[in-house]
Amino acid sequence: MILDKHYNHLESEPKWYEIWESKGYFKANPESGKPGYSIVLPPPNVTGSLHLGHSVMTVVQDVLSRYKRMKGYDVLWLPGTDHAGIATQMVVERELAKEGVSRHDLGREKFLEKVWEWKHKNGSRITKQLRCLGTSLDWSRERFTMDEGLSKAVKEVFVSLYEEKLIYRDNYIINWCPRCQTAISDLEVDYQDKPGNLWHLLYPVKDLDIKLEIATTRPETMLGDTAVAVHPDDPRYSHLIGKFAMLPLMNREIPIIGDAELVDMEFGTGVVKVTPAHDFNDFATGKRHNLEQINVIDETGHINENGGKFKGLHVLEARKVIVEELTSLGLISKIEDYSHSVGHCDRCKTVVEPILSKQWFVKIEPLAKPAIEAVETGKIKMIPEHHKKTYFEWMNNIKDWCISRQLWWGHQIPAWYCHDCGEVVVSRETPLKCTKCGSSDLKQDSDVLDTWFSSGLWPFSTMGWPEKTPDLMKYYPTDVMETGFDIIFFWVARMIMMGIKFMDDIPFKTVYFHGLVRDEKGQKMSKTKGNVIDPLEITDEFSADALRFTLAMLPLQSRDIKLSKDWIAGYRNFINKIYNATKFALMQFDEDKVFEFNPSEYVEDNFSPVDKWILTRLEETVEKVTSGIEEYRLHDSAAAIYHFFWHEFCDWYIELIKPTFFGDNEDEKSVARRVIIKVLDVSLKLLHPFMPFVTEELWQHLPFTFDGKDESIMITPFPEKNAIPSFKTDADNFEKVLEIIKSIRNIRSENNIKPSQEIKAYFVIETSDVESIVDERKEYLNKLARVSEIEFRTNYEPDKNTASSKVSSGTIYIPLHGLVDFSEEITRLKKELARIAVDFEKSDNKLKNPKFIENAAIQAIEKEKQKHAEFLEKINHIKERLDGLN
RNA sequence: GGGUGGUUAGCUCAGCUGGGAGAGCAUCGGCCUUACAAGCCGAGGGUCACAGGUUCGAUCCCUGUACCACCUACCA
Repeated sequence: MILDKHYNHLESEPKWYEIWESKGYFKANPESGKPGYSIVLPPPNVTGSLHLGHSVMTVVQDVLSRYKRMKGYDVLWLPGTDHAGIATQMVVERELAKEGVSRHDLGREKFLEKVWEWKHKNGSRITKQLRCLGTSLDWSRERFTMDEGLSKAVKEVFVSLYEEKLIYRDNYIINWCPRCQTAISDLEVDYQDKPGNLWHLLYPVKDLDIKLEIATTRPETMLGDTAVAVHPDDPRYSHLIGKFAMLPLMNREIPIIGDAELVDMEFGTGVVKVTPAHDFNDFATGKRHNLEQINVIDETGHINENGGKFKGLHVLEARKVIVEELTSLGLISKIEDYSHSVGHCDRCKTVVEPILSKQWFVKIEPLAKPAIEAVETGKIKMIPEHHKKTYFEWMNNIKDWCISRQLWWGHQIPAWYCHDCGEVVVSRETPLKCTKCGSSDLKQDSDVLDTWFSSGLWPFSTMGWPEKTPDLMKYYPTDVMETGFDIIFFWVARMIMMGIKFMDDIPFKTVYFHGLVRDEKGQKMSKTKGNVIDPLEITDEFSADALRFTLAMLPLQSRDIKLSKDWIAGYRNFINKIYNATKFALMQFDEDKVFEFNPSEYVEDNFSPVDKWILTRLEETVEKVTSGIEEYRLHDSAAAIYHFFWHEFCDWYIELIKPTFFGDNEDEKSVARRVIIKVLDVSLKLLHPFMPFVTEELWQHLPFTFDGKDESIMITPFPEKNAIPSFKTDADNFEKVLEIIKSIRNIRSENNIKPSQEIKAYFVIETSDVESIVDERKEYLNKLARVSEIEFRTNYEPDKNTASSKVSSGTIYIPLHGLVDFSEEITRLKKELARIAVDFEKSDNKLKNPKFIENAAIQAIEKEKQKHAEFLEKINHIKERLDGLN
């Protein structure tokens, strides 16, 4: 029964995880009859391994899950991983590149085999990490976005959206990554300011002897120009609208158009070249004016056959050559330095090329509308609430969603093209014949779907949709979606849209956003920076419980979470504290005897004042922890139990109860045993959602509990506050005694009274009832402040060797005669004085030094002056004390 | 350019609906007191970014300014 000297988390944590899992505690049971509570884990990328950012979400969700389970809910917390199209494909390609193999060498099928291999290898690493953290995930329901079931859901969604004409295929200008060889969505483009030039080109106007000066950052795109635009209200140019310009080098006539949307009169020269095939604004302008779209850049970033003699040049080479030719023709009037932002591929950092391409799109507006409403009406709550604004901002200006990706890894688009008649067949099953001409020469679209297309279905595709499974009926909508705010558009918005569309109901009732985890310097953790901390390192060194508690204690709702090992070490110490407090309690039980809980001994009349105080505080703590979790203020909950356990239970209760345990009154001891176990029992349960392992380990050692001994703490009921007796008045009175003890300790320390020295105190009270309150509890004063005697007075005349201290209920006086060895104290004070005098002199010299005053920063001088004053004050204080002693 | 959040102790941050300025870590002083030195006792430390306003009273509400961070747009 007595615990080992130290808590061994390396032994305890894996042991308990295995027991919990094998007993099936993590499993949801839709037939249990209990109310359901569900969370789906945001699926980490299979490629990656978990980092501390994942740990944050994991811990929050596990706290909620464990809490709700103890509160009597049938909890489903569903795990899974995401196939993460581009990211995974790139990782595997990189691996292959080490062997000198490209995916094209292997071919699609072989390459996909390689990716699956990779997935099997890495997926297990993630689940191992999750287990080490103690997550109570229902592994029997683990999913992967490319599972058969989920793939079926993806096809179903694609086909029905297509049938409703909410998915269409169109020629569109898209962001193209020449390296990844794929279209990427607006969200995947990373814009960075880069130094460049603004070239001023001259386009001759047809039939007139003038040239239009046009400023551009991308002269090479002129090959695809199909118009020149000016502002219709611009007096300089408006008369030219309707005329034509001659495109140099290509010798093409292009119209001069007036467009108020595209052209800003103030910028550049007020004349804009229009390249509908290679610029987003120009594309839109082209649509407005029915301009020709000439694609001059191919998929590898080189000029194509439409670029005439420049064909085959990379865009940057083309730029150089074109600028040279134009210069020699005298068609460049000016070259300015100009910094502008350039789009880069989010994944590989290659410069993105806007090009025309046939892509699949989701017509998003009809889906967005109800999704906006759901948040507006409060059907879906967002915490912190300000993220709603970001959400609305985006949703109200949403653009159609380009969902096709030119990758191999992902859900291949369920569309087939008929070789004979060109018909597009979109189907749930692989079609054998063309629905139009009956030809069997069909070829499936080689593109795959954007990863987020399948993740958007996650809350219901994982539960078996489109079948109406028992899981789906019971656990959808889920209760809370807990994720990072950085994927509010990528993921959260799309889940809401897809959920409402296909389930006819919101996917979750609450979205709880946590911040981003950064290192101690505030830098985002990334592999390239090398500041990524593997959670396993932490759990190994400090225990999963310490990491979990640290993360729970951090203000998760703030935008950034800065984390360092010192923090974690601090909470490791807390675990040690819990362990030792429990050890102390267990030492009060005779190892050979079996203790049965006898309710008759645990009754109000038997409680000592300190019992009543701690039970009252315990009850308040239950309330704080509960409301904190319910309101998603986990750090308040964690802080409440931390403060209670360490600074009330350990610092005061255990110290105050020691005389009882070490004394010989068996009745008192017996009650104290009940109380201390009660406090531990409840505290461990309150702590369990945060620190599952150590609480289980210790709880198993308790000699008895108050609602029967279950086989695991994780399936016991969470403490209810009304199950703990509360004595508010007694507790408040007791606080007065604690206050007196603190102030006497203060006096003792200030005056250097030896810890073992007993003292006498005089207490001038302000109201008469205080006397009995303190008098009844004076044994505690003796125990914790070494007060041998306390005398109550209505007034007291202190002399200069009497220390005093004001408390809320009166004033305490302690005569120091004979208590302090004055000569020793004088020596000590003199030593201290000498030390400070040195500091003072240094500071004084500094301030007297004219060079310092002249050259130092104002702040430094002010700081020095402040220090100077402080030293002086201290010196005076010590001198006063010395005067008093002499 | 548009938007959001932030600015409180040396550091990292709490402070919910206006009235006490707080925690952890760090620092300093004293303790090996039989659960714990990963500990115990005690102490110091802040014009709550700045300027106005509302109020009996503002860290908190309003207006403006500065700086920081992030999101979004993409300006030829």
